[in-house]
Amino acid sequence: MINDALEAKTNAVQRRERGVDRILQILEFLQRRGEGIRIGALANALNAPRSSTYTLVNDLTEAGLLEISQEDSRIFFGKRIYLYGLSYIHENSLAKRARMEVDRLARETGETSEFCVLHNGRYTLMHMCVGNRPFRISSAVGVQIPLPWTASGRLLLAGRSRKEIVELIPPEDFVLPDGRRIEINDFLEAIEKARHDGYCLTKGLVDTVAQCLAAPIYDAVGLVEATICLVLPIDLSEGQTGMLRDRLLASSRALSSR
Amino acid sequence: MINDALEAKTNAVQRRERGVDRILQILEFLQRRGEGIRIGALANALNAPRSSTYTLVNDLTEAGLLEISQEDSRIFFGKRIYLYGLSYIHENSLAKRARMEVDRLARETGETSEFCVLHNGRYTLMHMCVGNRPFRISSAVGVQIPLPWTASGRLLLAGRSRKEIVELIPPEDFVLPDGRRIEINDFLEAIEKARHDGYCLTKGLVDTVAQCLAAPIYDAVGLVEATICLVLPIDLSEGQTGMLRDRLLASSRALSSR
DNA sequence: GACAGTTGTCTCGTATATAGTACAATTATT
DNA sequence: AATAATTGTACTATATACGAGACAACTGTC
Repeated sequence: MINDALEAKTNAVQRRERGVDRILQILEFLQRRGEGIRIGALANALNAPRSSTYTLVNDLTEAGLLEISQEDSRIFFGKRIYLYGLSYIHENSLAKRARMEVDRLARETGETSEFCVLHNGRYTLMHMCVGNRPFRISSAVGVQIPLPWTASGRLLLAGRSRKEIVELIPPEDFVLPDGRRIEINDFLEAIEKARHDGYCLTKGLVDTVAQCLAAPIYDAVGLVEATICLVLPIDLSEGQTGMLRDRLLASSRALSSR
Repeated sequence: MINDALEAKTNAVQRRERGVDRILQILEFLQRRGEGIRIGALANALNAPRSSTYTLVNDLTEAGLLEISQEDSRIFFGKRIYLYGLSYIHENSLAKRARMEVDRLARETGETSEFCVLHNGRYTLMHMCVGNRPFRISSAVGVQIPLPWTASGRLLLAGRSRKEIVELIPPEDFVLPDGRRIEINDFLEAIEKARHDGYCLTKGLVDTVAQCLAAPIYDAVGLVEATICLVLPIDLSEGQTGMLRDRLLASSRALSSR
């Protein structure tokens, strides 16, 4: 046992890895870490050889995807990758349409509307257009929220098996910020209902004074690939929510394939 | 001549290229193009072999940096690269501080403020916080504007030789949207003045009813690596602009490396 | 002031990723 | 319907990018 470990440590000839894969690892690691890291530490963290890590990071830096802080030589994402990101939101065929639709929705209804996707097992806010209510939602583009906390989360999971869902969501994601616990069975039922209804309404989950009205965006094969969603004050009349729902569903249909 | 060309075409054994470099080419090409492209066309455009282009694009797609439209199989930037981009603006050591400072500046002065860098020979708007004036500037994060059109452009070029500047800026960039032409010599003088003053004020260039007040952010070796800038209505009093300038310069100093 | 740890650069042999080619399946074009 | 062009996948050989290791220049630590 101990011998194996030692042997593994000394003799281990590291599998040769493509630069391409290493780059993807670097970028992903850098995001997950959430702050700059020096090259040596990066190589350790990925247990990649220092030599090739240097060349790759230098290449990426030269290309502008990474930047190295001059004072403490930590690595960060660079300008260029930011601009590529903006290209996603402006040009990606789905994102572009969704963004325009969300802006229109917010303009017409006056309510905060959002475009969300499933990313890394969480609800992820990709675009938001704030409404003109005096009360403001404290959300920001890029935030990632546990699926059970959101209406969109229920739709994004629609059609998946119980097993898949349970595997995808870490247990702690069933506990709301204020400590309340969401029962898995209730959650699964809500997903089923959302799937059947073609939309989902949740009240006072993340924020106790807000309700969320979400609708699916279906891809070409009929799966929910994203959602649009309205963030509303909790005290609207039946009639008001009904009208908003119809308006939202119109957008949902406009964005879905055929 | 013709023979050479023919021979080059038939016999040319393409230099083997690293996947890493190819990826950088792909991303850059995709942004410059500004819309989706199919893999075959991409390989042509880069004159890269189809086979390796396929593997690379597939790798990037699997990683989430690219997405392939299901209906017409065109390639776009993917979600993941958007989130990486957001990491730049939130975590990159300069961008993070600049962003916070710009927000503070806008809050305190009530004026629209911006964080800009030099990218691909153009002024590039990286972050903006709109003020509370009734009149709104129609600018958006990511826009790239010819350097001569902006106050920030003058500062970003400060310290460079005439030769460098002329080479960097394409001739058409000296013509404003409304047809007015900026004389190179006036421009060079303005750069020199900006460098000397440590800030730059331009009136009515891109927009005839706006003036821009820009200040440099110096890097560790004393070069202007970015600027912050206020977008103001053109009819402010001397006293008002003076106060705003002082406030702006305080931010500029706070962001610069000693 | 000696010692350990880290950083950035370089050189070298070999495992392997890339260019090339081929092929069936689509899609466009005539 | 026949022809042409394109797409996506698979298969090899060989040019080369990667891992390993060595080195000097710093940086901190006791």
